[in-house]
Amino acid sequence: MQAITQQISAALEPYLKETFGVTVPQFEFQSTRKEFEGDVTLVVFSLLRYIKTNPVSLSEQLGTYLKTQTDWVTDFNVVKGFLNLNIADAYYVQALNVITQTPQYGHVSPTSNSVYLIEYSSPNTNKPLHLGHVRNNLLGYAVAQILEASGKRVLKTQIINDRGIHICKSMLAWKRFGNGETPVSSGIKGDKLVGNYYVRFDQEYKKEIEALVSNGMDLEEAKAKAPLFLEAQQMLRAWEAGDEEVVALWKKMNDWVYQGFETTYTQLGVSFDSYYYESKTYLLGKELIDQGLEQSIFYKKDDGSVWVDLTADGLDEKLLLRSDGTAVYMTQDLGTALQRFKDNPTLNGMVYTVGNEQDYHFKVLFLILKKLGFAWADALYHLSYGMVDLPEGKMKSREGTVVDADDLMEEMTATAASLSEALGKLEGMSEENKQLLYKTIGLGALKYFILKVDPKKSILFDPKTSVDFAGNTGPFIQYTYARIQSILRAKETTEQTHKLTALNPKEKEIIKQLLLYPETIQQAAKQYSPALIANYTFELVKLFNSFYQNTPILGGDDPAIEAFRLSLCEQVGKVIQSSVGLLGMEVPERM
RNA sequence: GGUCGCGUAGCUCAGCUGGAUAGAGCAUCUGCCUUCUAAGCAGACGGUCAUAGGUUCGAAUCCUAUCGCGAUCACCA
Repeated sequence: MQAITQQISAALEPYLKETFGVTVPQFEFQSTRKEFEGDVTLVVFSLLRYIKTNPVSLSEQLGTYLKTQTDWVTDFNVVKGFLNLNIADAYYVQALNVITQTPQYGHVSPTSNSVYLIEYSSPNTNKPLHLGHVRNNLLGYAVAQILEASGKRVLKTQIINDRGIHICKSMLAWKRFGNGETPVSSGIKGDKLVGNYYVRFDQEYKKEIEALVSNGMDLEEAKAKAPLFLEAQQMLRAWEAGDEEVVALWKKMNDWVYQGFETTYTQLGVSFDSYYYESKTYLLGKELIDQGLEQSIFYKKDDGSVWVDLTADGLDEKLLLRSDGTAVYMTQDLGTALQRFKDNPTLNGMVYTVGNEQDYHFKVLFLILKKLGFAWADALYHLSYGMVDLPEGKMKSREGTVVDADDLMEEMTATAASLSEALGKLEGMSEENKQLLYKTIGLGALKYFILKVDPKKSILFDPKTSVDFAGNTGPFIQYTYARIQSILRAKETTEQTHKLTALNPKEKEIIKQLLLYPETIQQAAKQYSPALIANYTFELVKLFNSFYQNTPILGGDDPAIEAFRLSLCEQVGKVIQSSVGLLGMEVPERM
């Protein structure tokens, strides 16, 4: 069954050709605004480019043609250059029949072998995950789901910043002050434990600086000459040189962190198909630097540091290798990109889910890869998203305002629990299932809260007012789903095909919204925007709730109508489950 | 200062490649639980779409300038 707009286009094309001798490449449609009568509106203004005539009379003419020549246009009215068309109710009944019989409605199965790689999360191994990572993870995971639903093959991956001076800092602090403390001995989650030592380093380092400054040393000099800092640098060099003891400690502490992260990822409901580590790709990056030097794309300064000059492209000069030969951020990112294309020969595109503070970095990265002559450089995309800010501004670890990911999820679950208990609708549910439900609701609220806003915009998160559970929220959607399931438990749908010829306005609105689902997925994929899915779902749920509250579904006089409404409920439930699933949310049978 | 992004209701946000009288949620105020779950429904109130120009049948949307906010311009990642 074709979309109604396609059917109208198909009917108008030959008519315009015959009558005016023109071929119109594209008709412009919109759904009729609710203050006017009609279902679909053809914007006739846009045809004036091809047909020089009066828009009103042209609209009349087209409307008359459609009404007399087709079964499904039952009436029309013209307002200025807008042709409002009434579509037969039977069309929508038939549309619902088709949806009912379509498995995985809205989803497209992949048609080629091309693969999209989506990178997200990309944590440092010296700190636990926080609210910023939560947005990153939810976005990356949702975009992966959406691309997959739109017909692409998708692999989820991450890059782990497992090397560098910052790691050495926590290692050093642990060695110095840790007394052999481990996650097991302390009962502290691995990433938290290592994070504690990173903080400890900072505290001790500061003490040293203060001591030096009070002895008359200049602040900048003190920063560079504090013994702890020198020792951390020494440790980095030892690491790059492969010092056994340093490497062993590095492995041990990183493993603690990975286990901690894994717990958080599981709670969040995100997953990965592969992992990349900077410690394994930075050498390949160095090779690329050599290659670029040979080709004179890069140049070496007297001190031995390697640079690329991008001023001709409106950017700056960029450092690619330090004077002591060690790698920087860009070095390893170059290597990582190449490694991924080596590992996945059919890779068709790569998406980097990274905050907008790194817009410049990715511009430079993509440009360098292009200069190095990699054809795939054009297939790279930086999915740039806004920061999550607190009312007082940025999260700052020093001021203790960082919102920890684990704590946040726990709080959301606790809020869901207390709200649920206050409402008292869970009689007879086992304690275990209640806990699962609270988690579903709490995380649903959090995920929807974050994903409903356009990725490129920054999000304001107020820990005091926190996340709502009413209105345009995850729980609102979940609640609607639970209501639908409750009806379906009372009476199962039996009929697959319905032959009604008259619908009430709400039923029609709902079917129209259901019909938009496939193109919404395509749009969301094209724009890498889970927010479009969230908005779509909210719209659907609002329409359904209005219908639910104003129309009896069960127990009417006419069994054909009851059967139809049950089908409608079932399909709305399925689309809710599917769309919200693209956002990584689950949906409860009752709540 | 250069570059990039953002400015829509008291607050948080929608508004697709330009289309009709700019929409939701929250908050405030009215109604609605003897009928399928009130985390809901029905309604009211609330706007100089930052400002000024321009493009055209038509601009919140495109262009230019200005103002405001943010990010970035490290031998950090």
